Amino acid sequence: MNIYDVSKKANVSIATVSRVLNGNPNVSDKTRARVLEVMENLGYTPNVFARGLGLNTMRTIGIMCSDSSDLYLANAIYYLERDLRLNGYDSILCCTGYELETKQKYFDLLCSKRVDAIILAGSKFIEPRPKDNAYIQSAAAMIPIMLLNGYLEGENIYSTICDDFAATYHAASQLIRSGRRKLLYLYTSTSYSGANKLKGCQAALKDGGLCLEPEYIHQCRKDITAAKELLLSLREQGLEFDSILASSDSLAAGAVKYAHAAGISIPDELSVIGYNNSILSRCTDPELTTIDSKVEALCASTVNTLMGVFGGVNVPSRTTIAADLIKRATTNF
Amino acid sequence: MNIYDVSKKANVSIATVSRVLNGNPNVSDKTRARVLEVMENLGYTPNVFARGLGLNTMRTIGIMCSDSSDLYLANAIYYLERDLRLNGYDSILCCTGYELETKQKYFDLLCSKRVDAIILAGSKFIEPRPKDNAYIQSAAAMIPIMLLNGYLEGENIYSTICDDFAATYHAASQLIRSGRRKLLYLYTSTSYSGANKLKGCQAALKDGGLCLEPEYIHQCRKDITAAKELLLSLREQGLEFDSILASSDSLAAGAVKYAHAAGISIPDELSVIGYNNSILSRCTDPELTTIDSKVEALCASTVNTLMGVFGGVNVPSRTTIAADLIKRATTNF
DNA sequence: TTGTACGCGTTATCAC
DNA sequence: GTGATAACGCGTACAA
Repeated sequence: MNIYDVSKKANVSIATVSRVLNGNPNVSDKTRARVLEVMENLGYTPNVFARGLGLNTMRTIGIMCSDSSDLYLANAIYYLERDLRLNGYDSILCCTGYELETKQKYFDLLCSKRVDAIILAGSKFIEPRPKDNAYIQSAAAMIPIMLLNGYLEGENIYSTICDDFAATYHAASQLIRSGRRKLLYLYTSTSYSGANKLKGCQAALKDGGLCLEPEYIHQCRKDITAAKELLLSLREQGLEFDSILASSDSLAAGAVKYAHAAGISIPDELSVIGYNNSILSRCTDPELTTIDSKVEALCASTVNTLMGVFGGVNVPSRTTIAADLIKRATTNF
Repeated sequence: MNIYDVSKKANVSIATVSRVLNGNPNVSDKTRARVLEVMENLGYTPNVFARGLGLNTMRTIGIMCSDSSDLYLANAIYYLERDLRLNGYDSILCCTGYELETKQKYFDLLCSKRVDAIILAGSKFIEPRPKDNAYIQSAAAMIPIMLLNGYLEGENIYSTICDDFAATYHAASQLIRSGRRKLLYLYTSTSYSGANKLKGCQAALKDGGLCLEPEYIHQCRKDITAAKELLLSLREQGLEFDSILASSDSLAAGAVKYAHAAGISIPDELSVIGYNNSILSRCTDPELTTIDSKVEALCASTVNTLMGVFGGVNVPSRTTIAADLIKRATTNF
């Protein structure tokens, strides 16, 4: 069943069938109706492979992420897929894990599949050493590369990022304003995004006349129990803190558990602020005050920019979106 | 850059290049080496569209789910994508929402994209009225349809399901054995999976000489706060219960919050069991005893079965996987 | 408004 | 072991 079968049954040429198929106006209403009817009767569906071969595109975008079951990325993927589909594009998902070698391998694989663009979702794709990002930059010569919450300089590379610096700056400032003096900063990742979060926190303390001493900055696996254990051991070591700013809701949830285990009252004795406004922030008791990193807006902007690129519009290579502080019950403001 | 360019540079025909490309043994080592070298030099990559046109496949599987950001489905998608890729297949993701019309539309869309199979992830795709599932059955004439946690009779349709009946039967039995007498059942969905969960619970009570009265069965939105509110109102209405079996961790997390709000101690005065062993079960305080529905195994089995179908192996049309009861801190056993 | 003919880059079937 | 050539099904100049 192909375009020839339709053309025969409808007594027209395949060119006319093709025109009807692609909404070309240069077809008489009568002919169009006849062709459409034949298509309907035959249950004809154009072959996407043949079309892809001719047009050299299958309207498909590759979405790469380290782990699609991660709460943040799962949301990102949902919004990206939805917005891409709204624009008539399919999404090929590709979960890479965290190893550079695997990421490169899958990136090349996706390129060889002739996707129309690649979206790198999450801040885990940009390596500290520039040469480790070269593969991305060279691929950008062929197709647009979109970074969701990551930044990389380069022609045909577009970044949409949450203003993590401003977000943690604001959150930490609020903590200080509410009377907190001994802030503990908890983080997992040292990515571009992770670094900005820390900087924002440091800047806020500095502007508040305080200082974020190294012993108040701790890296921790993105795991509730790990965070809880870490805090318990810090407390045991005699470290005193009255507020915790965490780089993810997981860590913040661990902080709430820590407080519970140690008999510390939240928010009276301890304030906690999470990051991402994920489901976890509604799961703890009390519920987490958290920074909403605006995934949906981030994804919408990414897809918008991409469509702009496809359409030849002059789009910005870098878009920043402001976060929101969602006030719930782990802070006294 | 195509197969002709390579053939010219290597002084062979395109047929030979194609043979090298596809690992056909009927090529002399010398020729093979020469062709491979030319490919390397030219940086040649075969065109997947042309290959797709010839073979009528692009080794791509459509994965449909109602909402990829749902905790359970996000995990399922992760495992499915991983296992499919291990077998050399790409995954096209398609989130449909919950409307039948949209599901049908996207299903047809995916079919028209000539995917090699469609995996329906989650129990939300099978409708109560048989005629509403006809579109799935008719598509099965073309490509295999895989149901992950759903069941539908039909040629070329394969189901992999968690034994929800046995799971809730066992969980409820344990509650009874631990001395609970007034069990409250909380659920969200009336899907195939949802119905089995309820039945298992009912059967356990019956076999324990008890009965699950209608006022002890409540439907609730899959939302922590909604569950908490519902339970508070039930309590206010005078309903007495000493244990809660929930069809999801969300509802169970709501139950924990309810207990906290009402000053009820868990597990002394109230036992709670969730479902799915999701991140939520580790987020509450105390942590949830929950049923592990074995998503990873479910996904592995689904992909295995599918590969069997592709390979012409005689595979079962229905595979059932046993769940596990993960004992944590919301039960006294 | 409609039709013809060719190109897209493979794979597969022959013949040698 | 290798080569010539016909599919595969569509889009699209160009001609009519």
